Amino acid sequence: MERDAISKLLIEHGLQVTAQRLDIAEYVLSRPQHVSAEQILVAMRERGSRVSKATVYNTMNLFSERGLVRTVEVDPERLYYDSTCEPHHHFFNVDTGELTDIPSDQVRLALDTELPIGTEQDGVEIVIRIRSTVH
Amino acid sequence: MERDAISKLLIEHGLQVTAQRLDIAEYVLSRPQHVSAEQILVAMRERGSRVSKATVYNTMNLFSERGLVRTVEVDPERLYYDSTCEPHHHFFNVDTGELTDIPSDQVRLALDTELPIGTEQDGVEIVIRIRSTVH
DNA sequence: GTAGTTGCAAAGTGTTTGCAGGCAG
DNA sequence: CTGCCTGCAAACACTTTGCAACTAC
Repeated sequence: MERDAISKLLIEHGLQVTAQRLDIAEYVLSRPQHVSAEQILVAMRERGSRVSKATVYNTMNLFSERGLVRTVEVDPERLYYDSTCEPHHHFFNVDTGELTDIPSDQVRLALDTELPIGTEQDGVEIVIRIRSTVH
Repeated sequence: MERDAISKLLIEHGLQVTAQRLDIAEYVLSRPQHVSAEQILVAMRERGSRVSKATVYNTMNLFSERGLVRTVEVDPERLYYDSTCEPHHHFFNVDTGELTDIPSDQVRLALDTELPIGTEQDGVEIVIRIRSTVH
């Protein structure tokens, strides 16, 4: 995705365009992936963008509030940001910490029970824990 | 559950019996529930057991390693310990942080894809996010 | 010019660890 | 008596926040 397209995307989501946001968005949204704040920070340094840790967190919080990314909570150590916003699910490799997408059309889920009284559904998250087979 | 039964349970799981472990187990395993370390600590104080925070964490880590409880990761703020070990799923109320069990026989899940190569399944966790309907 | 953004360091949480003293077997 | 357990405080890792300088518009 080119920088112009990203600028447009940011504006469409009600965000002001800044160098840091462009850099972070360009990296995070470049492909379907799951990244932690630390990974973003390292990537920014590698490409020579000077971005602080606080800005990474603030920016990613904004991005997820505005629906540019999702957050995934599987690893108690850290929060992952998922560049795919469409509903989908995950394989989580407990050995490597690696997350893999499962498109939602490859999953069929039937629930034989009602939601708790006074609540409405907000989303479904299926995590299939896997581990690497030993050789 | 009586203290004797709990002692037996601890021993069966290869754990030494101590006053703290009995107290914590008695509280946590008393009914199906989802508790945080902080909640356990508060409960211990209320019942007059003197248990330190470190012991709560160490004990719950042991309990989950030995299969007496499970851990649930939905809330990025804290880890929940689930006294139900049988496979099951959860409603998670994003407004209140409340977790509710969904027995696994009330859920049917079909997956139209293979596990990633070189991996084997380790467990499935379905979290249905709900929020309280506004009145 | 004004409001919103950034960087830094400090503060905040939840959790883990090191170590001296204490308890179980 | 020996090894495991406990409590305390310090250490840790991730994330948030306060504030002054800066940038977008």
